[in-house]
Parts: sequence; structure tokens; C-alpha cells
Amino acid sequence: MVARNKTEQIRQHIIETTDDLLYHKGFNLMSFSDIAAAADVPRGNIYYYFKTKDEVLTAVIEYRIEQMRAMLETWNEEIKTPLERLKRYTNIPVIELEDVTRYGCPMGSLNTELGKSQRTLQAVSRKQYDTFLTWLKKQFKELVPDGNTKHLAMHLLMLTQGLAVLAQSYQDKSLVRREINYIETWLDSLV
Amino acid sequence: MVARNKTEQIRQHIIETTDDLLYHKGFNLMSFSDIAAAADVPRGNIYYYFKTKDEVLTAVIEYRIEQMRAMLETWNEEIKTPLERLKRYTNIPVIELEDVTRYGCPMGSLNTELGKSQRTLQAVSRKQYDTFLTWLKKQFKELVPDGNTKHLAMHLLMLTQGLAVLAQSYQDKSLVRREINYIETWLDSLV
DNA sequence: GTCTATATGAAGATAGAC
DNA sequence: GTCTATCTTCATATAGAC
Repeated sequence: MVARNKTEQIRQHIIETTDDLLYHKGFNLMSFSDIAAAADVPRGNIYYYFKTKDEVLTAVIEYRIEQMRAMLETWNEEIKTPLERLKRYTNIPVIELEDVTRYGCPMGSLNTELGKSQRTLQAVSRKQYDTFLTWLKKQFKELVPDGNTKHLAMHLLMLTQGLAVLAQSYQDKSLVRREINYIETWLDSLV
Repeated sequence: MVARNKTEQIRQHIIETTDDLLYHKGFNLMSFSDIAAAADVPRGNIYYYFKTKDEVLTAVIEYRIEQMRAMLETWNEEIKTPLERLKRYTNIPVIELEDVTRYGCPMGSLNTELGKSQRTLQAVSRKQYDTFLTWLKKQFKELVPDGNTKHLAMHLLMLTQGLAVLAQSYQDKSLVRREINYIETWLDSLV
């Protein structure tokens, strides 16, 4: 989605700065004041672009999913084998090591927060998982045609989520590297 | 810790009702009004027992850890082999299936929430993990004396955390059962 | 010790001047 | 379209009557 006029540009700018803010503070501790300050837009103006905080969240999730799809599309083109593609996915926490050990997984931490008592919003957030899962299933289907691709995709996602939770809790980078190695070994064993 | 006088009894009662509340709503969405209502204590009275919300949290975590220690002590006495003890731990999510699929892991979800921008409180919450990890290390030490018990304990904890995150996100009970089976197979393979 | 009333601040959201 | 001033609500926290 390309921002056309000025309103669209500012709206897009708010979405992009709020993306980080949401990751760093979580949804419930992220206020409109925070959003306005981060985007450098006057406090009351945010309401011209978004009616409610829920609407901001939805827009940010949509933006994230667009980014993810573009990334996965690039991987599809540039990485030739499903095994290497799965390893590329697996290595996200290593590449994002600083952020993962500090703030956890952007998808997982948000889902966990919203799942308690904001399930409508959690359903929105969960679409991030869905996007990855669909792609992961395709890769597993290519890698092990006879396997249960749904379970395999879920399993891999689960491993990365558990690792992100503990990596953040203990600020432990070596745990990330170690567990990612295990996952790669497991992927190799499937071929 | 046994509640002696009436003040101690009420304080203890507040802690126990807040334990569930914290699990179901999370820390930042749990208000003093919620706490007072759940414990059936007049709103302002809570401040007679706890000066701040942080203090309530600390008391609840201490209570949880007491409970955990008692539970682990019972397991030590009643379950004879380290393998069976580790499987007993592993099966917590199956036994707590309704809660885990609805609210996630009480330790993990709290750690994730507090880890964003309340790291002092997160350090308090993390002691829950520490308590389990210490016990898990002991069991692995007995099971595989030559293994890296610290890594094994972390790995097992990580698996249960990942499973809780996804189980809650998708409200998926079969995922819990399936993944617990994998973990048990893995434990068996270590012997 | 117990409870009510209230102070204080920050949140989400809105009205309306420019 | 842009921004300020403000409304309302609800949060944590306190003062002080009983």
C-alpha cells in the first residue's frame, strides 16, 4: 500500500513509528500520547487519522503482515530449497538477537498480552502467526511430502516462540544460538 | 507461611484471590478495584494490607513459589524415578488444559508482559522460573549425569513455554497433547 | 482496624477554533 | 486539514472519620 496524498503519508508514518512502540511497550501500556510523541504529531491529531486505539492496532498489524508477505516473497525467489528457506525462517531470532532478547517476539508477546481479556484484538494479532504458518506449511510440504505439514509448521513455530519467551526472560543470547542450532539439526533430520 | 491473626488472614485471602486475577487479566489490566472485588474487601482497605500494586505482585509471586516448592517436595517424595518426575512436570499443561489454552502459562505470560518496560518486576516474576529450573536441573543430573543439566532444564522449560503460547493463541487442546507426547518421547530417548 | 470520601493524575476520546 | 482545550472516566493512592 503506497501512501498517495499527504494525509495518507502521515497516517503511514504514524503506523510505522507505532509498530516499534507497540513492540517495545506492549498494547496496554502504549498510550495515545506515546504514539503522538513517537510520530511527532500533535496529541489530538492522531484522532484525525484513527478513531480508536483498536484501529491503530489493526492498522499496525496489517502493515506488519504486508511486510511479512513481501519478505516471504523475496525468500521464495532468492532461496532455492525448502530446507534452506526453513532455516532462513529459523534464523530470524539470531538476526534479531538484540531485539528478541530484550523485547521477545513481536507476534508472541502481543498475542500473549491480548489473549488474556482482549480476544477480539488477539484474533487480529494472530493473523501474523497465520501468515507464517501458511508459508511454513508450504515449505514442509515440499520438504517432506508425506509428513503432517500442519503439525510440522506448528511445531517449528512453537519452538521459536518458546525460545523467544526464555531469551527475553533471561536476556540470554547464547540460549538463542544454542536452541537455533538444535532446530537446524532437527530440520536436517527430516530430509 | 501460616496466617496467624485476623490481619494476616485477610492479607493471605487477598493474595490467594489476586493470584487467579493476575493470571486471568495480567498485571497492567488488573486494578485495585478488581483486587478488592475479588477478595470481597472494601476498595480502600487494600491499602491497609499493601502499600502499592508492586507490593501485591511481590506477595503473590512469593505465595506462588511457596506453593511450587511444596508441590515439588511432594513429587520428590511420591515419585521414585527422575524420568517419572520430569514427566510429571511435563504433564502440567495437560492437567491444566482448560487454563493453559485459555490464559497461557501463569509464569510465562507474566514474564512476557513485565519484560517490556517493567524489568524490576519481571526479575521478581522470573523467580518462578528459577524455582522450576533448579528442580529440573536436579532431575536431569540424576537422569543423565554426563549431560549439560542446565541446558537440558532450559530446553525442557522452553518447550513448555512455546507450547503454552501457541495453545493459548489458537485455543488448541490437541496441540498441547501432541506436543507433550513429543516431549515425553524426547525424555525417554535421553535414558 | 475498618471504611468512606476524596485527591491527583493520566488515560481515551471529543468539540470546536483556526 | 490542523491543532488546542477540554470532557469523562478510571486508575493509584491518601486523609481522616468512625
